[in-house]
Amino acid sequence: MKESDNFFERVYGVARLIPYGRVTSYGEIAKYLGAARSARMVGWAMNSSGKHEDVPAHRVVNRKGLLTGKHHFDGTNLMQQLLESEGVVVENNQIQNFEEIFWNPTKELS
DNA sequence: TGTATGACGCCGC
DNA sequence: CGCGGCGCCATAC
Repeated sequence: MKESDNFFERVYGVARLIPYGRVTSYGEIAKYLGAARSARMVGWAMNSSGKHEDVPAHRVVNRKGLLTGKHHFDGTNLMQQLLESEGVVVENNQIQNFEEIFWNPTKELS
């Protein structure tokens, strides 16, 4: 529709590259896209991920490992359910062993 | 065209 | 060490 969609699509592309049972942060994705200061835009792109079913937005959290976007999903703990379903330990909306399951696109994709 | 918002991140206190 | 406020980029109204 527009070139602007390319920005969103780019975010979806990286999000889709997130391995199973792994998570990443908006900032890392933004940084990978070259827009480290646009970490918020990454989250916004995720907001539109509703039309992109192949985008595992539930694997994307903030740099603290908190499921900040969980409130944006179905309005319930769907996001946490999906993460736990993948083997990710989540407690109190916070991912346990976050650094352990953290997936760095810039490093992994180099 | 301008203002306000936003699923974040970093600096400061 | 913990909590708060400001800043940045892009989209939507």
